[in-house]
Amino acid sequence: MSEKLVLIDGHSILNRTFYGIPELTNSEGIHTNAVYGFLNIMFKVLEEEKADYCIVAFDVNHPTFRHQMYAEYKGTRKPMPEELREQVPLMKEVLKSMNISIAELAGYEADDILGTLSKKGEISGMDVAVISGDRDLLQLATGHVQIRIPKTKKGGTEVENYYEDDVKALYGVTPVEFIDMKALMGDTSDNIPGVPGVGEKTAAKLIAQYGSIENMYEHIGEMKSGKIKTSLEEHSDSAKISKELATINTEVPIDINIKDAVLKDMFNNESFKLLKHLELKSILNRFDTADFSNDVENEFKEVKDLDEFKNIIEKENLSDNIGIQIFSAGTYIAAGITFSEEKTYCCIVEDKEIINLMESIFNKAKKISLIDLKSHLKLININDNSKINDVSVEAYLLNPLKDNYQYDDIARDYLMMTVPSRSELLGKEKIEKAIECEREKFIKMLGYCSYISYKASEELERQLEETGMKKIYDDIELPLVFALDRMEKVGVRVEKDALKQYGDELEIKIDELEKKIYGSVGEEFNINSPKQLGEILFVKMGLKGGKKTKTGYSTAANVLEKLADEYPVVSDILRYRQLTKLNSTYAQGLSAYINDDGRIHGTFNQTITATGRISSTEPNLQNIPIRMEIGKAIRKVFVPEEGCVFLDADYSQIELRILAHMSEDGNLIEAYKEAKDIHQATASKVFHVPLDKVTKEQRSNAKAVNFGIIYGISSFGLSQDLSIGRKEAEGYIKDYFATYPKIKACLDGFVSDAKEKGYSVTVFGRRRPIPELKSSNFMQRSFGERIAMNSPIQGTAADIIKIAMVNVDRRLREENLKSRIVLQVHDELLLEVPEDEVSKATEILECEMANAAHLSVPMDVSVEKGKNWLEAH
DNA sequence: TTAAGCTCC
DNA sequence: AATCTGGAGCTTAAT
Repeated sequence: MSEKLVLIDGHSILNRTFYGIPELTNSEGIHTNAVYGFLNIMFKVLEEEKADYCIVAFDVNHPTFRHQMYAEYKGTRKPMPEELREQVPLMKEVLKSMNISIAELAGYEADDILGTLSKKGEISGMDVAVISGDRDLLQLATGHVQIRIPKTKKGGTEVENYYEDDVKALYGVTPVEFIDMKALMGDTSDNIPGVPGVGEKTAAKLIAQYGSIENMYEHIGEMKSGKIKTSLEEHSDSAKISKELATINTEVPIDINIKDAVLKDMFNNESFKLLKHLELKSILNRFDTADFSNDVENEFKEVKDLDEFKNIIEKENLSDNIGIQIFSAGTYIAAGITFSEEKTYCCIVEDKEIINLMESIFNKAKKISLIDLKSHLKLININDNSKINDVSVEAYLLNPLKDNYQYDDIARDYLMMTVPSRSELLGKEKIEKAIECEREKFIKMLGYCSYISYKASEELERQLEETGMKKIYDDIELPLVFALDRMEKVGVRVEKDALKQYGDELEIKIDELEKKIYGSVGEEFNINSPKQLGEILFVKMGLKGGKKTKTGYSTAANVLEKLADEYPVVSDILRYRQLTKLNSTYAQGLSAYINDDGRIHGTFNQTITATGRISSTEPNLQNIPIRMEIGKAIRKVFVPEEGCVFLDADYSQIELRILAHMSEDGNLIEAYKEAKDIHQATASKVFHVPLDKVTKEQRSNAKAVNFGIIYGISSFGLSQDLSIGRKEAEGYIKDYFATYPKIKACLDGFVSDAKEKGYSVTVFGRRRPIPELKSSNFMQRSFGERIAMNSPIQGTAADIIKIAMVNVDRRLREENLKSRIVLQVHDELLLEVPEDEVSKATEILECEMANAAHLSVPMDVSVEKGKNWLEAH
């Protein structure tokens, strides 16, 4: 059997896949969709062809040389979008790492190189497959050269294949004649002028008849007169130039020996690392991961005996940085500890004594680096201290956009190291099972945790210094880990029986509504299915309110609300939705989280949000209903311990106050200093009416504008929000900025600063990268601009409440109070307070919250007391 | 796993 | 010429 050579048109395939595959980036924001698509096509073809050799050809510059004159002349060539441009060198890097040959030569197009190489290959007796998205290459087809054109369709790629005979069958001309045919037709995308009036049909007919352009012109006298003949005569120069442009040069002086392009060792350590960095997971599946991804030479020593572990530790010097990791699973406790580059020890025991040992290390060591301090605080009992590097939290500060801060992520991002991830080592196995069945791999994982923490902490600290965020870490984030841990441990009391009763009442109402809706509609269906509901409402019942989503009709509340007045069943459906939501998410959902102690111990996540806010999960205690009457009743089941009350403290319009501060807008600052109703004051200025003449509607409109400003709203968004015309909304915004000119300047400044730096910054120096600002896509870029306007404000608010939490928590403990923070809801703190501590705790809340930062406007704090959360808020 | 929907600040 | 409010988490249906 002949050897097989696969030639790939690099730019053409990248271009195809770039437009065929939705945006894809790694967590650093590097675009990877075209590279991803290219690799998938390449692997598919190499497998199908059982290829022996592979060469990828690139143009040295793009757009292409051969057509450059025309491109410049006509100026029709669109520039390559940045998102694609950056993938070209990346693609080459990936190919190089896989030992795949790249062919490029200044002054020649990829087409020409492909033509030259396919001819060479055929002459030396190979079968050749040329992969391109470009039909021009059909001229290269022969009996041994197959042109393959991949099409990205949903459900994978399909490939059109052309040998010489296939070209004849499709176009009725030979591949060589195909050049002439194309020259006559012209091709605007390739800037081949062609002959006006000649399309595919005419060109095919003419070339089938005459064989070539030259022969056709020799016999043009015999042609019967008509439009075509006239045009051919008038544009003979163009036809000849077109042929030159359309002809692929198969004599490029490129110095490549095809035999050197033999496929070998594609799946190696280097390519693994690169693809892992690009986070192309499905491509990584082609690698046998056990063999790669290991940059660490040293081994982690397992110490079987706890006493021996103790002995080793005692001999070590604790006056330097050490790495630590502790896991607890079932009856096992596993600890890893790193003292130096060479010394990492792991110990798995069922003896709680190891906890005491680890606690003593925390007390003695000069500096401790670990991953996820808060999870460690669940296992060991140590006092707040400032000598801990929680590398996850540090990495979060340095780039809050990532979704993981595990050891392998840290190793990759801060040490340029590739280590096997937890899932690569243990798959989905639970730790307990892994300890029993995959002990060696578990030890490895444990060792990496402590080793990587140890090794990365210096670089993380250095970068925190460099970016000016060291203070945020030391003064806010690190102390906050301890405060959040205490909140989670304290939990919040929820009355299980009352919650159950609430749920039962909901279910009765839901059943009634369900029957009523089925009655109105005339059939039973799943009301919770937007698809079925859309069909029923907009097809069966013929309600107006057209298509919205790709999948069908939108049945979102804002759509249905417009129809609710006209169709009673629609308002029943909205009500049904509301009640089922309350039942499933809150009544049923929360009840599952109530612990034996009668309390919910949720999780407060510190490394999730892009802006610096904390988030709440399992369950989410930051989205308990409050707006709707029926919903807010759920807050009655959140109650304090016997003998205690709730104190609920919240900031008033903190984000707007931050904007006043950051913009230094005199009008807004003055309004706040005089403790005015800010929405009323805004309405008065924007609508040019005296303060006491502001109507309710004007105030509420002004309120919507105030909120909109913070979110980077557009006139369209505001018009939707207020159900007014676009022009009108535009007028509001214009008037607003005229009233507060410095706010406009401030927001514009946020955007231009972020564009320049690539990130936005809060008052305290917290950063949030905004890669969207660089996008060539208008929508993406606009999104980036809105983020740039909002992030400094939202982020500063997050900084402030975090500072308040740390300080409130510290004072409660320092002053030996039993009061504790139980919840945080972004601008609100809920405290459980013994009756006799109410006045003291109130004072602490007011003081620490109001003084968490010193802005040019006061930070109003209101503290309320109640026997349940509803009453206290 | 994703889309659609809803809850909060 | 387009576009069209920032930040989260959970449940359900459907693939």
